[in-house]
Amino acid sequence: MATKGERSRDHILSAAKQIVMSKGFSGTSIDDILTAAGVSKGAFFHHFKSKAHLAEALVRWHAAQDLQMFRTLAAETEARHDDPMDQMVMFLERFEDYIGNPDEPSRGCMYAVYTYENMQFSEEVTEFVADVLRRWTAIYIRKFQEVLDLYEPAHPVTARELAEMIVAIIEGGLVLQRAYGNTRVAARQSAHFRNYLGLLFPRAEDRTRTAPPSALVQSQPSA
Amino acid sequence: MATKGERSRDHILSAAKQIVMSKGFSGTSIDDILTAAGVSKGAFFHHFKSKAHLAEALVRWHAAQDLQMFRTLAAETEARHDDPMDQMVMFLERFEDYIGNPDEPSRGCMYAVYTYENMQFSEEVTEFVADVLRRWTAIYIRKFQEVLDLYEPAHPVTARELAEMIVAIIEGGLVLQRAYGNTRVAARQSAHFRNYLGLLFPRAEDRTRTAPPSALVQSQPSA
DNA sequence: TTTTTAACATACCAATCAGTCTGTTTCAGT
DNA sequence: ACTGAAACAGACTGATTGGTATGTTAAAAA
Repeated sequence: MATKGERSRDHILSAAKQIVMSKGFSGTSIDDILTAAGVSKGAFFHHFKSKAHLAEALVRWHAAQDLQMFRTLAAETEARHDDPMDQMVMFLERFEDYIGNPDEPSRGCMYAVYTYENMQFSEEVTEFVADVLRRWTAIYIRKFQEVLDLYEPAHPVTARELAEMIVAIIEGGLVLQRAYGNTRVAARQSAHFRNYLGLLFPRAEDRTRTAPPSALVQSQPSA
Repeated sequence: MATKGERSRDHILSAAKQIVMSKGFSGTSIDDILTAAGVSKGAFFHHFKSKAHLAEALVRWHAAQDLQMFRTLAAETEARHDDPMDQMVMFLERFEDYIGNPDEPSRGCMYAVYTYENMQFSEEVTEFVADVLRRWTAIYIRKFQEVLDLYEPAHPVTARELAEMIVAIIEGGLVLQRAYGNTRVAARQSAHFRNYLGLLFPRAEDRTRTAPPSALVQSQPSA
């Protein structure tokens, strides 16, 4: 079990995340976080040397949860299907359930928050955020490459292009979703992207498919 | 000609825009703007009652430029082509030239900045930003509807879906572009979306097309 | 049990913040 | 030339900011 200190640190990070996702990083004062987390200034600065250190810890903490969820989802779809196209479709469906879940409204993407305030952060943090997005894209690239190795696309396309497209669609969908105040733009657009994939890989579409839609996701919003 | 006061106001707005696009709104202090614009505090508060008033004036000012550019581009492509599909393709190509122009590196979308800091702004401003994005989408919707009225899509799709998709792709592309530090993600993804359109409307693709690629854009980045 | 260190708590501080106040200059209308 | 208002300039202020200094408590190691 985690030590008391670790739990307390997580508690602060969790509160910080909520506020940062609603007010941005510069817009969030340390006092805001103290109030929300119900801890003292001493406690905060015991765990984080400065606001800049919090920034780094927060995004790393979030990325760890986020990538783990992502990989769990990927592993699960791979266990369920052999065909890479089936895996991809199921993955996207699951992700849509997750991101469109009205119970835990997705307030957008933390990486986007950091990206649009990147002058506030050290180069290290900025580079880390870019790296997470690259890693995220890389997972898609691998999967799309498997699809391309198996099926002929209806027009020439690279795995990277497709990976970047779905990532961009999700990121953009989250922006719109947040701007409009929580509709389901991101999930809808992901579904539309699946239709595009169907058109792009008609051979893969011809086969029968078994994709039981079910919601089974635990943790944080992402994107 | 604009009065001295108007020019000075524009000067402040222009400086504010640059800084806000690089540090975010909360991360931008009024003193930052004063220094960048080379004006005094008295001057600033003569033109803007408060920082909140600046926020509103800034986004309205930007939206005016932005939508005008957008509509000019639309009018131009409509003058050049009769077919709505040709118009759409040419429009996207021009927009790609514009947004991928390395001379005036596009630092992202101001509406996204506002959206990800929306708790800082009045409901009026938040609603305005949502409205601009809706208006922006609406222009695409009209055009895609014309395409759909003329050509049968290869799979069922609505004008709204397509409009939302290209807007999301651009928004998301700008996030990635900024995260990675100025590659040409947004333009590349827009081009990919054009390929998708080609697949979706094969009839429209069959005809010969004349789309002279040329750069001809004047003003601000957008998106 | 003692000792040491992690985990807090709180008063305080200098810097920065948005915003004000009191002027001065510029300029258009008469 | 005169007047009034718009367009500034700059010193000042109170509140908030990130951060520190000093102390206390809890818990693990000796």
